[in-house]
Amino acid sequence: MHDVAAAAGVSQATVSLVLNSASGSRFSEETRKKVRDAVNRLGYRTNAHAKTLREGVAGMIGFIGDTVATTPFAGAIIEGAQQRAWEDGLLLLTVNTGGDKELEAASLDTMLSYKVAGVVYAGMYHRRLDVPEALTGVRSVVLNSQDRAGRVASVAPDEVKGGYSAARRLLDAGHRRIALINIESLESELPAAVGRYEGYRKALDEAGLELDPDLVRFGTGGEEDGYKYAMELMTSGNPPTAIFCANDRGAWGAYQAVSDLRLSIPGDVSIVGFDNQATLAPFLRPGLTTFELPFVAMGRRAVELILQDAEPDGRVELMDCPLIERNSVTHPKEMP
Amino acid sequence: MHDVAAAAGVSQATVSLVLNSASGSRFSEETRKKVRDAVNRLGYRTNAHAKTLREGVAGMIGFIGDTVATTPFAGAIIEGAQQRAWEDGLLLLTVNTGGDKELEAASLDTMLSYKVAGVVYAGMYHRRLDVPEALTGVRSVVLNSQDRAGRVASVAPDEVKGGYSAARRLLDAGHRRIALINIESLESELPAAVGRYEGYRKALDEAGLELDPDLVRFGTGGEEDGYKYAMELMTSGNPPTAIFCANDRGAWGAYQAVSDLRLSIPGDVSIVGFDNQATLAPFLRPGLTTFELPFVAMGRRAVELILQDAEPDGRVELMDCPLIERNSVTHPKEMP
DNA sequence: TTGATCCAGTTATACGAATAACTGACTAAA
DNA sequence: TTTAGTCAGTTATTCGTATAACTGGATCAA
Repeated sequence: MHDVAAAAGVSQATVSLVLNSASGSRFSEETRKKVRDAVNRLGYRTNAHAKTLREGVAGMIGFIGDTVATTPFAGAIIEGAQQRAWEDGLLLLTVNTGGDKELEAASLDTMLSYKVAGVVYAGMYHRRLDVPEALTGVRSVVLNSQDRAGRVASVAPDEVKGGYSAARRLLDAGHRRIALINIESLESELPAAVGRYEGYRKALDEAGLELDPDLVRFGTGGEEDGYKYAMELMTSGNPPTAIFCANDRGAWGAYQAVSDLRLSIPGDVSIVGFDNQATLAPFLRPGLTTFELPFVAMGRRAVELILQDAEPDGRVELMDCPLIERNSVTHPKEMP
Repeated sequence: MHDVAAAAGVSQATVSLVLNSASGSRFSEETRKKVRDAVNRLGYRTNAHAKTLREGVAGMIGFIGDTVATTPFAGAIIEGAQQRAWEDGLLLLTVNTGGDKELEAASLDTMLSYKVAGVVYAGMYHRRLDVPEALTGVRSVVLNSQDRAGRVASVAPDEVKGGYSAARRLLDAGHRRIALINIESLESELPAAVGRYEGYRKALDEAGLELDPDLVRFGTGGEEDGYKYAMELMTSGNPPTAIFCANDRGAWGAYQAVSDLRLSIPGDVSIVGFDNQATLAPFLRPGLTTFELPFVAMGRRAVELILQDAEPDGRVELMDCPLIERNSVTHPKEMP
């Protein structure tokens, strides 16, 4: 900047003031042109560190994830966060800890030494987690999870509404016997499992249907369980006309079971998934109707909470999982 | 740091020298203890910007990708880069441009204003690309792609060797009629397609086998083509005993075709894939024997080239794709 | 004519750390 | 006793930017 000032024949302060044009038309057009020309001629680029040193806060946001980057379907969460940050000219300083608490603490420390404007603390799957202590005093947001202590603002998918909408989609198509192949036993308190189940029950209840325990199964979330339970359900005396699989991998297993039974989807049984797994759901035959986890939107929202003026409180913000309509749902056979 | 110095009753310079302990045992143990105590008491954390301002280079590496973060199987590339960077205490400043050249230029500019130690320029798939001009003068490495101009060092998968190893794996199992379902027509100059094909031919040639053009098909890389070509191949008068699918998605299609034909894998036909797509290959029945793109290793290596003392030259460094053995390969039926 | 106000800049300083160069006290060799 | 050398720190300066406070001249209202 000194060089620019020298080249333009003005003082360093003038260059700074012209470039940041804060003081409106304080300088003559002539002077401003001289400065701009010198800047271009020298290819001057401001030193962000000097600026930060002066201003106290960097144009960067820290992003800490356990394994977000390697979780196939969650990379989008970084994408969303970065997009939103860039809209305000900020960059993302990212770290994947892989769950290593020591690395987490150390890298967080380094981030703070870089005076990041805030920290996004992302979980690879929706759960209740404990936020590292070092985050107190720093503006931060928990992403795709919830702060167990309820102190830090959190952004997570609305699992209940997702489960509700899934069941609702099938009810609206005319189904009355709707099975659920859930992700995991409810004892785990996995919000995805608990929430989607709750939404499913709510939708059935609203439709005046009794919950049939025979139609609800709990697996591990793997496709083997999807296969096993779909097989059981479809070979039982009173099979369902539709299955809501609480994750796409389970749905894949269900597809295989239905195929092995020489039945067709959606002719013999409608299937709704959850997750909209990009490498799976669109490629199944028929394409799987499912719900998308709003990774991009959540990433955006988390950064937005950091950028906003007001200090965010410990609220949990739940975001809608949009329905991705494909071809695995139709009316049940009995329906006219 | 001034506060620490005041609390410890020494000068700021002393604090700095003690903390960086560069000058060995220059200070008495007593003084050093005073300083350490004050640091702990005040929770002092160094200001990275002041340090960078003084030293000229930040402890950060820029990572620019077109869509790496959203490409499901390539998130690992960031993971690898970040791991290696952290081993030297550096953080990654990441940006996904989504192919937007304007965003790319602007964010690169911001990165440079942060005095990054170097820039990793990653492509989402292996291709020849043009490096942005702004990178000249900055230490940089092209990752998962190659600099068309050959000026910037590049790290990419060894496609030829990969194709060779795949064909070799089948030859070693005793196969002599080995089909290839390639990713794309060769006109595209896609290194993955060209290279894997070349390796395939080389292996056949070494084994003294003539290349049968009927056994080589070129598709789009989608599973529909895998299905279509596998169906054609297996229903022809002289079907292959093994198929090398140059990508896992194609292999998936082939699986479906084989299943529809009431044939079994690997009993009736062995299949080898490529990519080791995490959400697919392990979950197929039987598990798909395939080759892994060394994303983590490549990410690590790219950062290593940036960190090493010597300025990297424009060489292309090709990295091995390891064989992931599962259950889709066995001896051909004719073999004893 | 005088004081107030505006104009178009400049000067001086702070941000926080690293380090070259210095200091004053003590020790050891000649 | 002088001189050189070590020890344990301190002083002063640098990095690049933003901005508060200032300056000297012109304009304007009373």
